[in-house]
Amino acid sequence: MKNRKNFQIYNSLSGKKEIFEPLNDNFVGMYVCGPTLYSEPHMGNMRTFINFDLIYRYLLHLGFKVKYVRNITDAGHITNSAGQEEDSIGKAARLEQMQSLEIVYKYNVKFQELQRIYNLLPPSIEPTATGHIQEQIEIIEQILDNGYAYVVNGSVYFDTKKYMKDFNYGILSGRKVDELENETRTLNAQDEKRFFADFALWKKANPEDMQIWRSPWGDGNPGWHIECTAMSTKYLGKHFDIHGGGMDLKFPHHEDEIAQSCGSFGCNPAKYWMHANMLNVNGQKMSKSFGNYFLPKEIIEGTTNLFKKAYPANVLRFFMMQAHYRSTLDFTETALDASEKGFSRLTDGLNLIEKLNISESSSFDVQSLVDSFYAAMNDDFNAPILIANLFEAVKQINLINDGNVTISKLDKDLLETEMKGFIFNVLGLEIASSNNDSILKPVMELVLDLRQQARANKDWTTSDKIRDGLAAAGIIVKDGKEGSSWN
RNA sequence: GGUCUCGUGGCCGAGAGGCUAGGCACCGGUCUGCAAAACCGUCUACAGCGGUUCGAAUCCGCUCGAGACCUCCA
Repeated sequence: MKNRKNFQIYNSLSGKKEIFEPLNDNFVGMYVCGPTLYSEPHMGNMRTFINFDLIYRYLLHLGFKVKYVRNITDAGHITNSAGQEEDSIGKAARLEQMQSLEIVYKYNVKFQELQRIYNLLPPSIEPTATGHIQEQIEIIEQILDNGYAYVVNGSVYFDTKKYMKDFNYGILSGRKVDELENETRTLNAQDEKRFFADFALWKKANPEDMQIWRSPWGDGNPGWHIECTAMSTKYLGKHFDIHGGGMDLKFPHHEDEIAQSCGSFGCNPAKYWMHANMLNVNGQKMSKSFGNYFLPKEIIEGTTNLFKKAYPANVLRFFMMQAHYRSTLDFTETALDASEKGFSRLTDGLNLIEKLNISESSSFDVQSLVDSFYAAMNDDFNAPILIANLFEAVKQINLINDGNVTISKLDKDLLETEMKGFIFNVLGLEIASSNNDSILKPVMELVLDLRQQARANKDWTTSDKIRDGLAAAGIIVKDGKEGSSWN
């Protein structure tokens, strides 16, 4: 597997890039925290899933057998720092006058549709929290047995102080608990917890709760963090390769997952922890609470007033791939326009490669160009560098086309295969073949034929009238050496 | 208030002690009836001020600015 040479992943646990060595030979187990479906995921949410889709795709491209688990949160009692319980799904359900699972189903249908539109590969499995209540209870029991949790009034809390005697709480986020106490802004209503840093594993039911489950501690709901521990363990085992999620989940969610796994099985669930960075709008994180968000569908339909026009999903994907997954990315109209043009340059180059003239030998080093594709992605999935290298390939293709550079048959085949592999399979960009509208196509052929006749007769008035008329209808005619094309 | 991250050319973004990505825009050219498109070429930036070094955008310090987390969050 020469292409896996020096394949490195940035591990949030160590804060360094590490050579990637799977636990089991050629197999990779990857768990990514999915969405809470109380509303439609926004573009920022999608960025994380698109980034992990890139990671999944590249692992597959390198020949790994990957089991990719991404959960759907459809249950869970959440307690904020003020001690107030919030059930966002239940809240949405009451607002929309639906059952909780109806809400989740409704938004899951939309989420699945978005995944298709944005060309995300389906994970191996998308388990739901509500489908794994029993597993969650069993892990809580195990944590209780090990002495790292306690029961109060029908609720179960993780005993952080006890845990800290044996393990390092804060190993991932770098937080020190004694500092945390001072940092926490509000400390009221900590009634049931023994210690402010303790978190709920199981919450006693409230009368207004829409979803309630039975447990050894009475009717209630699982805590937010325990579902991921239960589902990752069930499908990937107690210790697996990669655990991913958005940067904002690092603390407390991922930190608490580690505590739960250590507290029940004695080991950190994942060897590599990966965190994708946020999508920004005007320098600020896109989020529901800031209200600066837009929906992934709005932008491809052009119905958000943030942008003048619609952008295809491909362009958005390409735009996001031009930034590294660990960097924040600013969403602006000019940046999107730049990506759209750049993307069409890339696709034009790719379409041109098939028509290239073959020479006896190549006048440039095709193999090292191809190697640079792998080198980029092997360096912690550096898609921006990959794209830069693909543009270098496009430049060579254009030079070949102009007759300034030569390529051999063998090299042409290599370059074509690898470019297609990286653009389609790794970056997940689908290149829509234009001119495929079944009704429009023959009409356009006729119109362009008439215009060509006019041009041949130097009847510029007619030919320009056709061109301007089509332009008004949104169809751009391009006059090339080998006839005219349109889109 | 605490912890952390980041400030790169007109814009978006990589890089991370010497080899100074890439895209878009601009400008020049080729092509073209004209235009558009396409293609080729040009364009040397790293917040400020100090320091370390033969050499710093990259390391250290300070200042200014932005953001994230500490609450649900992708």
